[in-house]
Amino acid sequence: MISKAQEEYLKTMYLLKKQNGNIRVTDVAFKMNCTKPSVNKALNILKENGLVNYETYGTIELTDEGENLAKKILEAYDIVYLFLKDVLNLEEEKAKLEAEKIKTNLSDYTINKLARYVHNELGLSSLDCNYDINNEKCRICARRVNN
Amino acid sequence: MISKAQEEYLKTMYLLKKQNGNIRVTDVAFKMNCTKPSVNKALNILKENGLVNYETYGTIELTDEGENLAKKILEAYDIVYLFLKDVLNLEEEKAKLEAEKIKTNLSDYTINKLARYVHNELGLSSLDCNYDINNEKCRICARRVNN
DNA sequence: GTATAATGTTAACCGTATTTAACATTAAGG
DNA sequence: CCTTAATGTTAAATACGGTTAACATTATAC
Repeated sequence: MISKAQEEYLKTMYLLKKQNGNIRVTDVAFKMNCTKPSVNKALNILKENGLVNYETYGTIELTDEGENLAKKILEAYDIVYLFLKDVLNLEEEKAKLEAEKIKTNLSDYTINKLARYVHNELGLSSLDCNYDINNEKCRICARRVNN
Repeated sequence: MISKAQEEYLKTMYLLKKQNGNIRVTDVAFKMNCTKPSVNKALNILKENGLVNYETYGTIELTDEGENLAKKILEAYDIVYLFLKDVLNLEEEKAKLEAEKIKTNLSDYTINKLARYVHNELGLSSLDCNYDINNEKCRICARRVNN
């Protein structure tokens, strides 16, 4: 099990890959507002845990396991974000900030409960919504559809 | 600003004072499942931050500032707990555990929003409920009543 | 009142997550 | 190509939260 700090690095790498097509130490550091050596250390820890493939000075890729974990982390983020924004009616930026703070803390069980609650509250009979979060579909729903 | 870890110590001390009438290193350590030296360190940090009064081998008391902060931390806990237990219908023990994880993360603004939402959902027209949480009234309401 | 048990403190250490400074490698432009 | 700029890596240092082991103080019991 990796720490929450490392999960953050993993999540950021996943998003960068999707956004830019590649993962660079400099970009991760910029996004996470930290230094390159911090990213480098994270990289080694994530590699040791089989979550990324990478060799020194080489390209960085998430393994399947790493990608799945990143998705799970992001799902938790999505559902908390939706709750804050559309149930509590927090302003978008505030909702993003607050969701950031909570995400990796809640158990899967609770996130699931919250997902169901939010989707219900928003009048979506199943978990099959079309919510747009940071230009992506709600990952909870995306998962549902894929399963 | 003290860290979340230190806020936990403060919160525990506040509760012990209320419960036992005094605050002892051993009791804090027991409640927080840590060692006495950890409590001792926290004590010094809290003292430096003006949140507790204490001299070596002396009695421990929260300052007014410390007490106010402890109350604020507990209010956040209460409201998240109520939400998890009675809105999401999490089992009591699970709700406690999960509330523990979130509490110090959310901003005052969000906690307030959540408080209003929860009280509304539970059919309480104002924030004047009689919720019983760990043998105490909901601290959000208690505050309201006192104001 | 003194021996002993309980409690509290200190010092030295560990692990994690950071940083800065220096260095190595790779990429890009002329 | 080869120089230089950008990028990536390493090593050493700092900060924080915690531990164990040893010690000091206080409280309790006889």
